[in-house]
Amino acid sequence: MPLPSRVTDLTSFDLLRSVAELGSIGRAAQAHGMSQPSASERLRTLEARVGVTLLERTSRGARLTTAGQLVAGWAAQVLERAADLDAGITSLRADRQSHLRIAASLTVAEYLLPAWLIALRSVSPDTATVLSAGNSVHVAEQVLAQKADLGFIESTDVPAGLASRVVAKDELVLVVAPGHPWARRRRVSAAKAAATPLVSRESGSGTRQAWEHALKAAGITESAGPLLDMSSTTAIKAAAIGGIGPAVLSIHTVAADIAARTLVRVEVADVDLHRALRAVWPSGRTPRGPASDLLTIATRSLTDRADRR
Amino acid sequence: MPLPSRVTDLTSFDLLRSVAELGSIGRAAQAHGMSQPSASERLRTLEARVGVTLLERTSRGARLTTAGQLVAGWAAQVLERAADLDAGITSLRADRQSHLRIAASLTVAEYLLPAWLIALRSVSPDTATVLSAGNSVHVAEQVLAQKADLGFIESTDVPAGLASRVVAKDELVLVVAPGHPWARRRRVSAAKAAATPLVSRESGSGTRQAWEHALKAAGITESAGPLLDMSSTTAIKAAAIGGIGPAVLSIHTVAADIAARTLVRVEVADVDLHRALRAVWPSGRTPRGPASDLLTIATRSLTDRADRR
DNA sequence: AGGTGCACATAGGCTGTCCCTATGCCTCTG
DNA sequence: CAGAGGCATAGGGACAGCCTATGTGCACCT
Repeated sequence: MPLPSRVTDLTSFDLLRSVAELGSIGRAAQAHGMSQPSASERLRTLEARVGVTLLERTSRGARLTTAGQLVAGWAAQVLERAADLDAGITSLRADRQSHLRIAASLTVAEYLLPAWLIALRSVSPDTATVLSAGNSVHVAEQVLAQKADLGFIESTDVPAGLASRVVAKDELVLVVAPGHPWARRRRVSAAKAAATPLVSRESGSGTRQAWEHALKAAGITESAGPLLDMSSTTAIKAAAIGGIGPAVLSIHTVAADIAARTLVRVEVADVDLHRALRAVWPSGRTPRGPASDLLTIATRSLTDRADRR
Repeated sequence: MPLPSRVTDLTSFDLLRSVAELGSIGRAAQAHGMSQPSASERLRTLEARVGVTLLERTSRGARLTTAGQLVAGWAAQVLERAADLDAGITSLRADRQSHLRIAASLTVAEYLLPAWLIALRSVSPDTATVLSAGNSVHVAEQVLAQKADLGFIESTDVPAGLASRVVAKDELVLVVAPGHPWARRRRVSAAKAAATPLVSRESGSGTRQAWEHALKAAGITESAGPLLDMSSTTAIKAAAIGGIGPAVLSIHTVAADIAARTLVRVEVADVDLHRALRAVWPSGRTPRGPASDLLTIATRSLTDRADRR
């Protein structure tokens, strides 16, 4: 289901934020490199789309109304995430030669790296980074071949030749749509979970390996093949929400859906689905320079209990 | 500082998400009500902006590349928040008569309500809601005058005539820019904090009242006037980050900035800055219908430890 | 009281983006 | 080998958004 067109253009909301900050439409326009009339009109059409007066215009500037404060606050959340997205995209471009090469598993790259990159930028603004994402085997290869300065993996055991440090905790959860039979029981046996085909990422992905590994540790040797192989976390979530079948995903991915009850978490009895996310580097070759900075930032996020939301 | 234009148009990212979900550009186009060539071109220009191939196009559909999965994942975060924003905006429009009238303080409306509204929509899709935001006095008035079916306040004491239930915890924090003298010490006495002019919301706001109330409880009777009155949380944050001066804000507001070290949290010795956020309704008139549903949803968010991010 | 400056609004004209229809090319399948 | 499904390309048209120039209202100062 597509996003309503009312919120697809972030420019106007960004402009509103600038007005809140600078106290006048003209100065906000200047900050965005546009003319004052353009900004004025944009804000006017934004108000029309929202259907409520957002600004109190006076001859000495502009202030937000109560509704304007709310919209600006909600928009700020979107804009923060958009800044993460932008930081991520920047790290994907491998055009210039960069000072810091990172290899990371998908879970780490998706949920933790953007914030780290933004923090890194405030420490050393001139560090250009390149990100190479793949499964844990890929990451290990890149780091060992010195094609990456620092790696991040989600596998339970550290590949030979690599030193590591835990930088975050993760937990896999089994989720189903609210209408699914398991949703009422909220608990299922390991054997039953293993025997049921799941919607999952393609084999070789860290999440899928961790799931199979955890089942094996619980004494389950045989498990059903996947119900459906999807190409991304997003697609898996959509399939699970649509009721195609149960899915196993990182808690990070589905926390919002569990809170909103679009997905229901089902406990898997006697299976430990916790796992550590680790930074890795070649043994005996301690990271230095930007890689060391990033490692510090990543480690810090584990100790800080100021969970970013 | 304006957001890079690379990420201001969410339509293309939403389209990418649909491709991941549906497995083909054509079907994604259909889901968005646009022609297949338009979608194809949008995705092509998106790839150009990102600078990396996102899709593997075959004659049997399209799949995301690894980079595409990452971008889709990051974009999903933005889109989730955009959905919150849209839900909030919808609740501000008072055009149609609605079944559920809510009055809420700014903190609650900004950080908790959108998610609740989305959850409510999945319970009873036809409930139209209207939100009226203001300080706790305003909320109490609205609820007592039966102009609102349910209210949410952030004040420590419940106004007379209202019954209440705690639905969330909040905590105020004192933050400064990293370059501020207090940033190194990370702790400051209550007297010193009170004697220093702060960047703050205008008087009458719940946050400012709570701060003054907490200082009084700690035995501080005299406090400095504000350094600067700003019109919105966003503006206060920007001023604090810019080094204008210390600010006191809800932990929700600044968690991301503390994690990214753009702001530094400073403990205030011997002052308790915790507070409860409460739902309120007229005594003896227990909420029913949609109001009861919303109350259930809001209460649930306190017990669930699946913190939405 | 009048003038001046500042900030936002309005008008008119232009550019560019985006979307649609029609069509072509490729590949897999029966 | 023919057909169907899926993506790419081409061309034309509509609309949104921006800029410059100018108008309007309010506050403050003399």
